[in-house]
Amino acid sequence: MDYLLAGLRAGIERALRSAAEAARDDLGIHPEVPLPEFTVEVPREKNFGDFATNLALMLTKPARRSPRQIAETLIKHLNLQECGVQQVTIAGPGFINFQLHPEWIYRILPQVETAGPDYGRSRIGGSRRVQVEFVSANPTGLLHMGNARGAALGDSMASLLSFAGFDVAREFYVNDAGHQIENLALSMEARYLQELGQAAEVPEQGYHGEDLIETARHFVGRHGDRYRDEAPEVRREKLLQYALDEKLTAIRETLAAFGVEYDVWFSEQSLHDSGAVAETVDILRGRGHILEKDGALWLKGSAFGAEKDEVVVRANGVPTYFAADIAYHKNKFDRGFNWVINIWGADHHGHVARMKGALDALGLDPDALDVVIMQLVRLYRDGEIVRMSKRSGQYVTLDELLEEVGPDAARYFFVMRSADSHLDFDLDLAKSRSNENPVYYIQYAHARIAGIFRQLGERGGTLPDTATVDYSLLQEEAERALIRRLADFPEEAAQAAVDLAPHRIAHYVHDLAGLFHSFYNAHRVIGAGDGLEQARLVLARSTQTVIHNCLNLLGVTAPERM
RNA sequence: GUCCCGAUAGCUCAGCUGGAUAGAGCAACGGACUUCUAAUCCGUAGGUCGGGGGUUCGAAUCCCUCUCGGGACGCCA
Repeated sequence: MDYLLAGLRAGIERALRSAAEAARDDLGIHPEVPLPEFTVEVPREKNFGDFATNLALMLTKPARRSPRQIAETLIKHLNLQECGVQQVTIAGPGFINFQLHPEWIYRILPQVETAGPDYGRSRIGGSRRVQVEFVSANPTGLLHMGNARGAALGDSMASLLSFAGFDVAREFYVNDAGHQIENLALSMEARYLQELGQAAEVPEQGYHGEDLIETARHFVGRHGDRYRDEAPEVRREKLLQYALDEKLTAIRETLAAFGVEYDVWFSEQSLHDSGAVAETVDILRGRGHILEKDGALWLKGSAFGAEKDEVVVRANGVPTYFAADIAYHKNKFDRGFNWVINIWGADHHGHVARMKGALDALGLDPDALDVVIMQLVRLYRDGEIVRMSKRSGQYVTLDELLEEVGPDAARYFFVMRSADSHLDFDLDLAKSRSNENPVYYIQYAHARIAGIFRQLGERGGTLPDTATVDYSLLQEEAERALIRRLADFPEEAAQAAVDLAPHRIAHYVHDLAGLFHSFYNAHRVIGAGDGLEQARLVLARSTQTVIHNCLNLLGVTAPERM
């Protein structure tokens, strides 16, 4: 679909480019010198017109004359016949401003109506395959706020990318191998024996959360004391498998309740079992990036532009998490993804350079991997920070959050800030049904529109045929502002996708909802008079469509009534 | 010590691939409900964009430096 705004912008850009070429002689620009990059953007200030370009400013250096002079010359060569431009002016230091015919915005609503749920969709992804890996929490406990933020961000990014025409897969990497898993087994064993009335201690490095007590209880319910006198290895293995299964199921269910579904759950252990980890180390060795020291195998720091070397296989022969992770990322590219996105907590940022370096060392393109580092979440309740510590088991879980504030508010709050900004999550605000809560503000706009259509139906009215409506009746400032903003959505969505920035959509839809509320407050829809009522009904429906599409991308529901 | 993220209105944050007079929400203050939902709207007030240098026609945005927060620097994951 060719969107109106993008089409107009592209048209003006083309016209400017050819004008600049045609003006080379007049401007004294050497034919060999390439034209500079310039922008055609929507100016912040409305009376600067619908579009503005900095082309004249960018040409000051090659043309060696004043920007306003250049602008005048450019305008002489400018052919804007196809662009719907009414007026061109030079302003400020040398910007060229374009004023379109005021009627242009009336072509927007039919576009929204035609596309409906697909309005805003684009093909910039060109079906390139992209994988988004996120949350990937250890199955050793419940999901916490960091996981929750990662879930909301990752899922929305994936939705945005898909909306932008990428072929997207959501993946959860299951850390079912390594030390933490041994600790889980030992912790489970302790809880199991405790449950059977025996004295046992959860190891200091183990998991002290209450949830494991419950898991042990469930285990006893299923297997009784059958494993009390079993050999410890057998007992631990059995307990571990049980706990992993229960934990993963719980994680899956919690995420589903949060609106997040994965395409692939990828087991770390499977990389060890299949020999992929060993094979990856062999490849690195073959490429000369491995050295042996103190009985361990190291990835040379020089392989990833670092001073330090990193252990990949310990002296005891056990590969490190890093080794498995390299194998995992190699596997991702082996599966044919062109773009691999990971969402990691700030505490993992030190890992980024190593991972990219390892890809480089494998002969893979490190730039095909993007690691989004998200900053920490701080929870506030009653104006106080809620202290959290996973080790002691003292932390607010995602389940509790969903219980307390619901999935909609939670999803919105987690994506309304950019990933690299610390997030202060105010629990009281998130669950307050008040004007302070941005989620309700947006949902309310959607519900209000639904209310209009309910009312319309009760009066026996019907939605107008979009082809017969006279949109030019929408002359009010509030109407025009609203329509104009609807035209922005396709570009907002595309930009948010390539920037991996769902918060842009959160801001956009909040702004859009505000414009609707202003309109709604100032003007009647039903009973506005024949033609005007028809036009406003379509305006309302288009607005509802875009709000709905945005909320959909953010994983927030769009209620019909509140 | 090295590296990463942040510092913008009273608070929480947008804006950051350089553009024209720096924005939003909340909080504050003053108004608007016989109306399609007042979970709303309208208005007022609020700023040395952490400090200092630099780059240029132009800097919140790029570079250097300093200060202050948070995080990372393990044969943990």
